Amino acid sequence: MAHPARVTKNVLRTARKTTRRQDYSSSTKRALLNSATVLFTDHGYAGTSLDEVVAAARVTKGALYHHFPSKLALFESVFFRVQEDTTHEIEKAINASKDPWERAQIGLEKFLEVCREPQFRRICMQEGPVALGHERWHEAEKAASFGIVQRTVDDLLADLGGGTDLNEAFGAVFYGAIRSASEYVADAEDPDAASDDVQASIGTILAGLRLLPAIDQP
Amino acid sequence: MAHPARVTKNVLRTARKTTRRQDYSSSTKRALLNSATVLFTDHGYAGTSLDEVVAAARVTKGALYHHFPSKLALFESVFFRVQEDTTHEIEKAINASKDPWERAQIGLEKFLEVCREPQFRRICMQEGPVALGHERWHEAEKAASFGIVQRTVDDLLADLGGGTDLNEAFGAVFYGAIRSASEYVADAEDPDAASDDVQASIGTILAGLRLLPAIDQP
DNA sequence: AAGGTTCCATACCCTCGGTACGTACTCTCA
DNA sequence: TGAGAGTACGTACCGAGGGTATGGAACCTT
Repeated sequence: MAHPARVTKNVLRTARKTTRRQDYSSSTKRALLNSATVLFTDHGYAGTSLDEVVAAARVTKGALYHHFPSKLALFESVFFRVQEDTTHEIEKAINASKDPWERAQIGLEKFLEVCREPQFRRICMQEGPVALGHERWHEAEKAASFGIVQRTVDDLLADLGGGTDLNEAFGAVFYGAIRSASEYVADAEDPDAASDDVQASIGTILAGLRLLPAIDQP
Repeated sequence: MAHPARVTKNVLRTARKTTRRQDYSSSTKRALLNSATVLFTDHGYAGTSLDEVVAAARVTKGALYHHFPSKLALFESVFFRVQEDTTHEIEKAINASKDPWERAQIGLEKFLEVCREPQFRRICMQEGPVALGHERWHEAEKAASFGIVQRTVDDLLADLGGGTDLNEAFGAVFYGAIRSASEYVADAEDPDAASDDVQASIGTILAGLRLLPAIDQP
């Protein structure tokens, strides 16, 4: 058996901050994360074996368990990486506007868009809750997409002059609505049309809220 | 090792339709379903081993694999049993009224209530999608709670004079909203207060919709 | 250059889903 | 009524896969 070919690395380097050894190390770690991301996306958490992951990364289990203490820890790293990327993408799009209603619309559109990429959908939305457990998942989401939704909803309610009593409930409701809507769009035969329909539906709901005299008055 | 004690059975019987052998058989099958329900609820699908299930039911794997072809099939049986019970419960509560808006309110309240029972929540809402796969789970939900929500939403939209173009999108949105709201209620420190908040939120949304001149007009 | 540390490969263990097969019990039907 | 067939299990085992123990080679430090 020949030694497995190492991941090659560009030799050109100037003003190094890390050693070659560390470069190789982080390179194999990246390779593991990448292959794990692909396999978790395609076959889910329980459906992918670590043997497949290390084979795809062209290393062995020794390497994997050197970088990650467990399969769950590997999944967590993948999860947080995907989540962070997606969250930043949405946040960036939202910040293009200052009007809360426009921000909500932009955010919704962007959310529906990123959910059509299977990575975020499968790893963060579907496998995440079960693999990490609902507790940990919800905690992680509070700092990510759920946090964005909650802040957006807070702004909308503030603009309507409503109090803060129902903010959390409204946040949960709208987060679930958007999540489910994303699944609906991603599963649709014509996702573009489905996306338009969903935006129209939620737009209608928001339009109805704007017609109300005030929220939170008993 | 002594022979494991059999599940005792009431001897009093009149006008039998089944043999004693069949009675014992269905009894062990019930025992397996019951212990599986408890264990799946507590530890999830992947977290429970079949050894635990058969030990709790005081039988062996031979018995289990006589009644169920696989672990997944066992889970499916548990899933559909819990789902059916819950669906009937909600449906029954809804049929107490004829007014679509009142039906929606009753259904929501009942849905929030059953989701506070861990069985339905864990098995049907959390583990179901991952264990059965999103495809099969969604298909099963269409004939169950999702179907109820969709029909309720259809009635609401019809009452508002809206067309049917957005009905599916609205259905997905409201189903997700209710699902997420249920999690919010079940996880809350004060579930009763959280339930009230959620009902107020969704009630507000519905009130807003009723103020709109008409849905579905471009 | 000697020792320590990092990085990783190899070989192994254990749990667990699933299978093969044996067996005791029950139900016909002669 | 007893012999054969079928049912309802129990028992023993297999293989896949997550995790561990160990060794060694490359690298860094001093």
